[in-house]
Parts: sequence; C-alpha cells; structure tokens
Amino acid sequence: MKVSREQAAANRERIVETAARLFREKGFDGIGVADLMKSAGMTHGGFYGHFASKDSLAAEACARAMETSLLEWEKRVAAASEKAASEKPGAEKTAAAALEALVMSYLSTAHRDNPGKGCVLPALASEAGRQGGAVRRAVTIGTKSMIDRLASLLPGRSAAATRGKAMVAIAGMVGAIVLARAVEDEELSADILRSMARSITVPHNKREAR
Amino acid sequence: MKVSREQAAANRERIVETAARLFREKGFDGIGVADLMKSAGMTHGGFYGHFASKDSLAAEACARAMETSLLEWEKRVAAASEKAASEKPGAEKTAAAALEALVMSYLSTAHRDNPGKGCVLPALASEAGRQGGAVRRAVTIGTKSMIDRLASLLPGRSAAATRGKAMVAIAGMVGAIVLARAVEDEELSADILRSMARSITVPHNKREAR
DNA sequence: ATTATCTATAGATCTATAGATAATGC
DNA sequence: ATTATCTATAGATCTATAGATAATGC
Repeated sequence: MKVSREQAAANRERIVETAARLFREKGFDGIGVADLMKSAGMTHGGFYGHFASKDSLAAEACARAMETSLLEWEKRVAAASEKAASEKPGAEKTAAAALEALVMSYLSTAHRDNPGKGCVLPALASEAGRQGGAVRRAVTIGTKSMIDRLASLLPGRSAAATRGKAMVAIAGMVGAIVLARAVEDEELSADILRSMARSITVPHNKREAR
Repeated sequence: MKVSREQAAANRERIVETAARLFREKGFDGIGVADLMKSAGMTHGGFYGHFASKDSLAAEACARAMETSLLEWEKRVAAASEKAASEKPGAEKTAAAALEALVMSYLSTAHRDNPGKGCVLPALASEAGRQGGAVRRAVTIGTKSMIDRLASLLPGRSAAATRGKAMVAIAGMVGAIVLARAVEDEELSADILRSMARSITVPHNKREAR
C-alpha cells in the first residue's frame, strides 16, 4: 500500500481535519486513535507514521480548527460588510452589521447543535485547561485572534475599553454555547442564546425600545 | 475491614465528596474508579457496593457539587446583604451589594485556580453535554437555580427582562472562567475576569465614569 | 452472652480497550 | 499503509473475611 508523497500529505491532512471534527464532537478522551483513523479511512497502525502521539495530533487539530473558524469569521464579516455598505453608508453602520452577523451565527441553534463544525472554545476549552502545553498554546493564540477581530468591529472610547468589550463578548458567547449545549431543556437553551445575542448586538440606550 | 453502618454511610459520603472534587479538577475521564477510591481512602473493589457504576457516581457527584455551590452563594449573599443593609438602606442597594459580592467571588483568580472547589459549569459543562442523562439533568437543575438566584438580585423592568439579564450574567461568568483557565497568559486571563466582572456589576450609565 | 447471619471492604481477577510498536507488504 | 501484537489501564465482577448486626438462649 505504498503511496505517493502527495497522497501521504493528503492522508495526513485528512487525519487532522477528521480529528478537528471528532475532538470537538466527542472531546479529547472521547475518541481513540483507532476510531479516528477509521473515520479518516485508514487503519490504526498508520497513525504513528504521521504523528508522534495522540497529544501531538490534538494540538495540531486544535490549531487547525481555530484557524478555520477565524477564516469563516472573515468570510462572514466580508459578506455582511459588503451588503451593509451598499445599503447604508458609514463605517460605523458597516461594522455594526458585520458584528451582528458574526454574533447571530455564533449564537445560532445550528452552531449549538453542530459542535464538530463549530468553535473550539465551547467544545473543548474546559478540557484544554487540563491538556498539554501545545494544545493550550493553540487555544491561547486562537482566543487572542478572536478578541482582536471582535474588537475591530466594536465601538468604544478607547482601545482598552473596546478590547474589554470584546473579551466580554467572546466569554459571553462561549459560555452561552456551553450552557445551551449542557442544559436538557430546549426552551431554556434557546432563551440563553437569544438573551446573549441581544445583549451583545443591541446598544444599551436602545435596549428597552425593542 | 471494620465497618459499622454509620461508618459505611460516611464512607459513601466521602466517595461522593471526593468525586465531586476530582471530577471538577480532572474531568469525568480524567480520573478512574481505582484512583478515586484511593483518594477517598479505600480500595478499588469496595466501590461497587456503594454505586452501580462510575456514571451513576458522576451524576450524584455533579448534583452534590451544584447544591454545595448554591449553598455557598446563599452564605455570600446573606453576608453581603447584612453588611450593606447596616451601611446604607434600600432594598435595591442591598441587592446590588449582594450581586457584586457573588460576581466578584465567582470571577476571582481564586475560583479560576481551584476548579475542584468551584462551580461545576465551567469545570465540566462541555463534557456534561456528552454525558448520560442523569448528569445532564443535574446540570440543568443547577443551572436553573443559579439563573433564578441571580435574577432575584438583578434590577429589571419585567420578570422576563430580569431573567434574560441573569442568563447573560451566568453565561458570561461561566465563559469567563472557562477562558481564563484555558488561556496560557496570566495577563489576558486576569483581564478577561476583570472585564466580565465590570460588565455585570457596573451599571451602563455609570460605565465610563469609572 | 453466645451463636448465627449479614454486609462492607480488600484483594485478586476478568474483559475490553487504549495508545503505541513491530513486522510485513508493495 | 496494513496487519498483528504488546503493554498498560480502565471499569467491572468475584471470593473471602473481618467485624457489625440480629437472633437465640440463659
């Protein structure tokens, strides 16, 4: 079963992508190397030709998943910005529209119900804290990027204030998805997502008007 | 091998308490029955005289941990209320003081650094979503109680609005602790906690004044 | 107080599964 | 990259027994 160099690279890639999905779905301890490889269409033994250990794959899969999420954010921001800019002018309005698009998609039931395709933080963050250094570093980098990206869309009097708002928003979104997934009560779950979305996107001076 | 009936009940109790701590520290899959029993001062074999399975213990430990946390909330609220009532009158001020005490303690570095003694939600929620029904039910009940308790301390024009605020607060606090624990950057970690505490306790019309 | 029974625990063991390695094949 | 295998560990079960509890007898 000799494979070309490209084929081997593609296989490795497939392992990483599969792991990124399955770890988010089942947790680091919820899926084994054998099942992982099976899902990627290979057999158990081949794994160690690509990775030093399961831990090492975990770190890479984490980093990958965070990068992918951020790329999706960019796409969403670009789409919403373009749409908003053509409708009503003003950089402020455009940023607000992009922020709203991002938040609504993050706090959707679709995201809640598909952890394998969603953000790493609500799926794995509590386990990541107990994981090895490489995983934690990936999470740290990804979290910072997300804070920065959100901050760029938020209004604020100072850079520090804006960054603070961004941290509050990210933590709120992560916590809302975590709780919405944990709770065994559809109504409550949806309510948590809705309340959080409202608190981030609706300016406070307009809050009661809605 | 000495066992009175009371001793046996005390042993069971110790297993539950030990599990409540170790599951929060290491995750459901991070600690085995043998090590658990060792930590509780017994040997592996005795476990199944007390519990049907590890799962069954997990559910009980979860429920216990949430109940304990809520009792601690009550103590903190009582202490802060008493202090506030003696200083400046008004039910509103008292509630605000109690809320602040609760939030500051939840979002402290002490809580962040001691998951074994802290809230179940940031410690286990992402895993709980994948756990059996009994664990999820315990988490659901606990989460609702926390929302209700927070709502009772928050101002709001309507019951629904207040409840929404409480959900936002809980999700924000859970997310902040989760991120603060996951991130490998002390400054960022502390900043997340601080920003979240500020966003919950400081009224928006006074936000910039600080 | 003595005897019989019950039961919580220790210690050994079983079975399944996990991560990892070695041998094999193309 | 496959297949077979190794080693460690996990949850769970089994057996024996110390010591508690209950029944019996004086």
